[in-house]
Amino acid sequence: MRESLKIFKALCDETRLKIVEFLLSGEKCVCEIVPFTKRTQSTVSIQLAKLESLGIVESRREGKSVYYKVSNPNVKKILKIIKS
Amino acid sequence: MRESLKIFKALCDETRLKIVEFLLSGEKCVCEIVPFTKRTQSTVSIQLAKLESLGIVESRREGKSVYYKVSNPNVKKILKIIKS
DNA sequence: CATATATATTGATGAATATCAATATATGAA
DNA sequence: TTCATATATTGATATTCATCAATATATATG
Repeated sequence: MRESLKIFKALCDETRLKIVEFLLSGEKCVCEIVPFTKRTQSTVSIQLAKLESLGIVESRREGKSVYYKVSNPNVKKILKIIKS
Repeated sequence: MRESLKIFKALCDETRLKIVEFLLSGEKCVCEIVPFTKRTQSTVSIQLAKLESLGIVESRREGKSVYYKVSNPNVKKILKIIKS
């Protein structure tokens, strides 16, 4: 799939967009993302996996927790443009 | 719906993304857009209506033809960023 | 090892949607 | 008005997908 289409497919869902915007303020653990999104843990986990498979975020495990952050530089630029 | 979500929902489909990218090179008539997308005329017409309702493109009629162009300045910027 | 906590996966379900063929509408020409 | 062309709408269908509850897996601790 094209890079551009990947980005738009990643951000076209409200839950995923909310997650990515949240992650723009820095790396976050799943246990922080879940209450922020007001979705169940399974839903958030699935959407995080989708974001990762589309190349938008990346994760690392630290003990029992998993941390996610935005890895795609274009996504950061795009969200900044829209806000301004 | 938020402006950002509107843009991503508009561009997350391959047919619509292709249409918008085509329109970046200038205003186009529906009869030009249809063969470019390789979709049926009804499909293209529906996706153009969706793009217009999301505030991405605008149209004008000239005789029997209808012309569409990108009206959202953020969309132009975003697509330019991704290409570079 | 047993237990607790964090995250991922599975299975089911309902809603959204992309597509096409067929039909309707609009406009211009004869 | 009649015909031809351009575009829009409708109805049907298949697929995708977001969500949740339940279960599984991974890690740390006692």
